[in-house]
Amino acid sequence: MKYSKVPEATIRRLSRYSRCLEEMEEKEEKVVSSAQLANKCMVNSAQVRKDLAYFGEFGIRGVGYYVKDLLNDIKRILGLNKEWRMAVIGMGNLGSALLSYKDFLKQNYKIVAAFDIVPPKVIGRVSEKLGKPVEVLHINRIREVAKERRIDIGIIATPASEAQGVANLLVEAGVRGILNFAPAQITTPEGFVVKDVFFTTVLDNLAYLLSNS
Amino acid sequence: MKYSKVPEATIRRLSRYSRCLEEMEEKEEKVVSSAQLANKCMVNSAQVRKDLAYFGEFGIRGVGYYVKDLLNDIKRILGLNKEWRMAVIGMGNLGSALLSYKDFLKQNYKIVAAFDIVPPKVIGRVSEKLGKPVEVLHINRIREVAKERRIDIGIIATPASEAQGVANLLVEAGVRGILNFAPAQITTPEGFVVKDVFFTTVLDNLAYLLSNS
DNA sequence: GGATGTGAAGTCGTTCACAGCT
DNA sequence: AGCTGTGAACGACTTCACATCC
Repeated sequence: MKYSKVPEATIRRLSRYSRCLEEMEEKEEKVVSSAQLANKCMVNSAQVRKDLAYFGEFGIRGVGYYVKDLLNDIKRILGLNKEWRMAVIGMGNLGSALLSYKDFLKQNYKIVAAFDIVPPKVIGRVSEKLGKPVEVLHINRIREVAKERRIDIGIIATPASEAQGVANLLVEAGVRGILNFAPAQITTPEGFVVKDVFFTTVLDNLAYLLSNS
Repeated sequence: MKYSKVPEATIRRLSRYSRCLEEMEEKEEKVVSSAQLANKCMVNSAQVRKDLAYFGEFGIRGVGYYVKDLLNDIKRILGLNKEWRMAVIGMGNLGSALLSYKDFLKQNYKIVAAFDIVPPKVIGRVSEKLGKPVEVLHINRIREVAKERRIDIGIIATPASEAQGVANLLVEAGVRGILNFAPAQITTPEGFVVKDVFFTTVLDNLAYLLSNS
């Protein structure tokens, strides 16, 4: 186990390795070398080994890695051995779509609450394949409900103008993780973590690359 | 004007600067220093100047940058002085939400077509605030329609299993830019550009950071 | 005076190359 | 014999610090 700080890029790659390993596990492949995994994930094989070396030794020299074990180890490293309970705030098109986003279920991500500023009412959205509809609650109940339902992560899907306000409510409610879809810079106190998903930033990147090639 | 290759991070930051400058322009602020802009965007002021230096000289020593001019220059650099015509493929919850995603309109991004594998039918979705509904077409018409409507960018919002197939169709249709929301590794020939938007990778990142703090 | 633009220094991440196990 | 784990070399990006110019 190493104690230098881990590059963010390493964490992103671990996430990718985990997806590849899941595919391999489905195909009942038992063992994989860093070169094979690297090839599948389009990275350098030394990179795979270095990424893993931040967290320990997982391979067998001369052999490679056991697919199943490595997958488990990576999931444990990422913290995916626990269920992550999430709330979506903002029931526009995007927020509603996220409620029924199926890929969340495959990992241990679960949406357990939904909020908006419209007066509380039930919208017949379903957050689990055959599960119960998630009732949309008024935003001023975040604090109460966050405790009650043990929410770990708040997903902000409001207009940009409301994002910081919602973030403040989440902070106040003790929700330490925020996934922000609103195109706005959000700030939080020390100890809270915000990750942004900005479609238009990625599009801008595409536009730049297409314009210069 | 410099000719070294520009870091991708620089492009991402230019996108952020542009958003900040837009806010400043709305507030009728005329001039901004690299320190002020850096502060607002949470980066180092030398970083701002270095990022801009890749593309030329835009400031006035002792003064700063004219907000309006700098915004225009950055938009030109990013290729946002043209309209980008996009198609969404996959009309699940996410694809449908993207059709009416309002932040696309503020920039020069416009969705001009929508595809799915269901038999062609009109779904009453609206892609512009007061605009015409976008008719959902059968996926096998991509090639024909891509030419007709001069599509620059294809947005993949299908299940992971279909992503590569759709990408192949887009490549065949000559659509050089792909924004991929499906959690799957996509490959394309030289000359095409793929950018991924993986929610769960970002969530994994959050999970890691929350687990280790 | 004051902020830009930029060489140089510093920091961080990636890749190489090989010693060390199995 | 083969593949991992890792120190060292390399390369890339960021920050510093100051000469330059308005």
